[in-house]
Amino acid sequence: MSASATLSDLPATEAGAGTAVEATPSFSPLYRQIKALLVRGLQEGEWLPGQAIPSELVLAARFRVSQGTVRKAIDEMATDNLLVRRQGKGTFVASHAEQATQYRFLRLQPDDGSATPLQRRLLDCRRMRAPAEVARLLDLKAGEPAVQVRRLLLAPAEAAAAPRPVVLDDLWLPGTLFKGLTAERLAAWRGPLYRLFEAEFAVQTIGAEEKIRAVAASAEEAALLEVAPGAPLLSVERLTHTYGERPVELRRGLYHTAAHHYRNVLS
Amino acid sequence: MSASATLSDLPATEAGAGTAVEATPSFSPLYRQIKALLVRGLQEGEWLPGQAIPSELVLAARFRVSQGTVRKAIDEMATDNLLVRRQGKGTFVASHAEQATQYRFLRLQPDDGSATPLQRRLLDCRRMRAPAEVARLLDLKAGEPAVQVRRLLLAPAEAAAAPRPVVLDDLWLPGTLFKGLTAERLAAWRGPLYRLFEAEFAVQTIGAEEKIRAVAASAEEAALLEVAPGAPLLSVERLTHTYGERPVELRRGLYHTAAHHYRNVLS
DNA sequence: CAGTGGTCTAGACCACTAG
DNA sequence: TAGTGGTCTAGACCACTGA
Repeated sequence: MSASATLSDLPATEAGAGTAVEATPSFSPLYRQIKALLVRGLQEGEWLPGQAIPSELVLAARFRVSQGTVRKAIDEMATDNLLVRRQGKGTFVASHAEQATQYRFLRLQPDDGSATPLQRRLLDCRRMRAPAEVARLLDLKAGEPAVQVRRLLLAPAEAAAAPRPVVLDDLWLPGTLFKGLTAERLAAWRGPLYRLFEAEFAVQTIGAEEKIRAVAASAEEAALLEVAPGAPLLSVERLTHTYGERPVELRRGLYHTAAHHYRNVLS
Repeated sequence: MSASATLSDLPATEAGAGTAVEATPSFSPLYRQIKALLVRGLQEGEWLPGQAIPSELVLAARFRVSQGTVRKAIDEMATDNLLVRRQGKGTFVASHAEQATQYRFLRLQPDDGSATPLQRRLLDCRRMRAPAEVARLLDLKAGEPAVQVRRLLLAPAEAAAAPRPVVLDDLWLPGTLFKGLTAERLAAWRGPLYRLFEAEFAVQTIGAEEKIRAVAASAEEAALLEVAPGAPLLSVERLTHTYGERPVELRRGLYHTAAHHYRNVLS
């Protein structure tokens, strides 16, 4: 309903099979155009995470296509993790802010199968002008404002022992996207960071790309992670993006992999 | 045709929608059963990599279902990288033995975007009884025969310099699957290992799971990779499997990540 | 019960490939 | 031209959800 203004600008489509669609320079099938329109709706916040989008029949009527065509568009978006289908209930905008204990993109696992969640400890949060390298990766102009965050993730304590640090994260965020983000706000937040992004700043993280290396711990890093200086650490540089591949976060994690490993599935 | 004996044992299916299918304890839709039958055909070598499977209409007739149902089964197998569709030509069994320069599962990339392929150098190849840990992971009985291979991958030389080692791989293969594998045969082989597996031993690698760590180079490893002892290296333990999650290779790679990185895409 | 997504069918035309 | 996969439609029934 509120969408019709935006979404009804689909090229007129007569009934019949193999419908030719003009106005698109590079031909793409109807269901892909519908997918594109739906993605645009998500980008523009027409439907928010967790909310239901209109039913397949309603969308089919709106776009003047068959239910099967809408279905194929939604199918692709579901496999893209943009939508979630729930039989009998509807189709919902994927929210990556649910799985309470789950870290969204963290592939680190304990060597024993235990599933005890990691604790967070905020070390630093400050606004600054983005360094050249950071600005380049985040698609910012040189000197634009950025937020830098440093934090630790710790494995819960055994018995009376102190929790052991496992991950040291350094984050840079575009300052314009995260306007009201302060150390106090961060410290008060309980839950995954990406949930904060979505709930407070309407920044939805869709995917990421990581570059992984083995590095030797510097003196400072070693102290924070409680390892010997020069100890081997996993360096994970992550560029997180939202709809349309727009980068929204640069994160450099140092993982202590003595009792954990990074798990990856290839196909 | 040669398949009918194997594949025609699909439960009889009357025309009509929402066909109920018995004989399956946990209900699964028709297209999944057809997918399972097709996968079984692949496992049994009914159609070999690179060959075409029967057309959708032929399969639909054989299974007594509509073309659309077969199509959905094939669609899933295509996204699983088991089949490859080519419009106008047919549907083919995926062969992971093609991309000449491409290493099948190697996610390592040069930091500059250069695409120069790595050179291989075989260090060792011997038959032995599988160590307990290897046997466990490869699903072998203790003491069953195994093949162990050690090799280097090297970045091509700049100018007159010698090529620089980048990856040290240790592999264990089930001896029963790789009967005629000898050092001579390996040394003579030009091309990716996984292509050898497929061409000579009918072992098709479908997927893999990796556990990644940062480790310090031992004296021996350091010498082979031409780094200082104790230098940080990426340890990648890969368990490769064929159809039905059956493990066929255990590989432990040590990556020197000074000028390369492991790239991963998350979603 | 009505409404939703999930499966299945039957048949049409399009786009591509190859003889 | 015939055969293949690719797209689209229209309509049926099933399985699940919640009032």
